[in-house]
Amino acid sequence: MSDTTSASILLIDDHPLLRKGVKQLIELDDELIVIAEASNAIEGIKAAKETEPDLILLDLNMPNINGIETLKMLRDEEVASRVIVFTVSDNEEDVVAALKAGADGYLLKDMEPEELLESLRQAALGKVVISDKLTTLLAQALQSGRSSNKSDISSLTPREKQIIKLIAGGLPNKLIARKLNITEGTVKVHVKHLLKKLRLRSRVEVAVWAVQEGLG
Amino acid sequence: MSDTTSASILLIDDHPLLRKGVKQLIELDDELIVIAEASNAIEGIKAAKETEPDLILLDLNMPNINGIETLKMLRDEEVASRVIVFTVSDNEEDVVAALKAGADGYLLKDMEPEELLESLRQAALGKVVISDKLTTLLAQALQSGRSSNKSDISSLTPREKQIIKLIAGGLPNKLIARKLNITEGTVKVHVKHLLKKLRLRSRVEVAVWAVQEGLG
DNA sequence: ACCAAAATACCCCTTTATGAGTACCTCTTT
DNA sequence: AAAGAGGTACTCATAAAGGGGTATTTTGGT
Repeated sequence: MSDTTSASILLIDDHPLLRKGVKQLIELDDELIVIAEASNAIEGIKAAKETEPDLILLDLNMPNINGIETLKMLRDEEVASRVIVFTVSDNEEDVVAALKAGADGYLLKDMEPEELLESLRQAALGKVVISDKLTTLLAQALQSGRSSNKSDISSLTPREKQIIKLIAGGLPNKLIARKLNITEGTVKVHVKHLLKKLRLRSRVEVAVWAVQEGLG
Repeated sequence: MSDTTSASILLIDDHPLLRKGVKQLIELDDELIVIAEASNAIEGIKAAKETEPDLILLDLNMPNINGIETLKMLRDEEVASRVIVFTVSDNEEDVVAALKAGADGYLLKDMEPEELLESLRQAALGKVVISDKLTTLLAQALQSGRSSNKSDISSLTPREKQIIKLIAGGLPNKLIARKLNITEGTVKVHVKHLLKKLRLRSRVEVAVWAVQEGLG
């Protein structure tokens, strides 16, 4: 079984030796493969756009453009890859900033190799992975501060909220269009916009989110 | 606005005069169009498979094969159209039998024309439409008897339940495949089966149902 | 009158999802 | 041994969804 292709990974880190080590580690795992490397933000973004990896392992401490900025630039460039921040910093501000900027994971470089591989496998499956060491820290940050990383319904237009409820009702775009008396193409535009605003990846995620949020 | 195509309707009724009247009524409405007619079950099923209408208006009292049987045959033939039973019978058994057999609506022939059109428009949008007269009757039937019309999780295999939870987690088939270490094709097979068993029309409906059911 | 946001509609294209069919393998039950 | 259920893996096909872009119209506020 399993001829599913393995998850492709792009490494962005300014330390060649560390890249080499991580690459060797990763390639011990059949489910993971390093398809590109970069030593700075510019190269990294270029490589990300060219190779469209499943995952991007991103260092925070890089010269010129740091990891958070790189992350934002990747998002601006509409790179669809999941971005896992991989750094030595267990500083709360860094963690929170990375997650607020849309990181899909935050792993520390002092992890056990086997744990790192497991985390990457989980990340490739869509899970947000955070080093165990950071969970307590994160919980506190969320308690004290505003959550704010949650998808925010307030940024949505009335039409978008309306369409979310219909998606949560299970309706396909065609029926939403009929119901609202607009074309399917227009519905798609609204869906596209709301997916981006909510940082969600599909209408299924929208539906689940809406139901859990008590809409619909 | 609204160049969305109108909802197509197939009429199945053994009374030519009634078909004629209904057709004339329906064609007063821009959003609805009669694309085929049939005077018995066999013709009706044939027409349904050929024209794949959005809605099928189905009479219950027909010679040889009655409406309920016709409905079951339509389901067996994998006709995707929404089937609205349209009859004079306000008998509780008929209503319950029709809905248990998978009818998407149950309308009485003595409805006001304008109400009928409105009901058909709603049905085309995916709503289950029931004549107002029947709601009380239905409520009683549901209280006394078993609900049973609800999608039943007990008919699912363990693998299917597992996949439902993953769908409710927002995962696309590809990630589900990786997580379960099977091919995407196999995931699709499971999804296909579970959609049929649960009488749902898309993975979005599955996700919503699962979340509301407390799964995932 | 002007501006900006929202809504509409369309183009292009790629990726996902769904539906139907066949096939093979492994268990369990009869 | 035969039959059935469940799981896996294909094929081929169509439908739906998603992401990029441009452009027009509507609407509310200054």
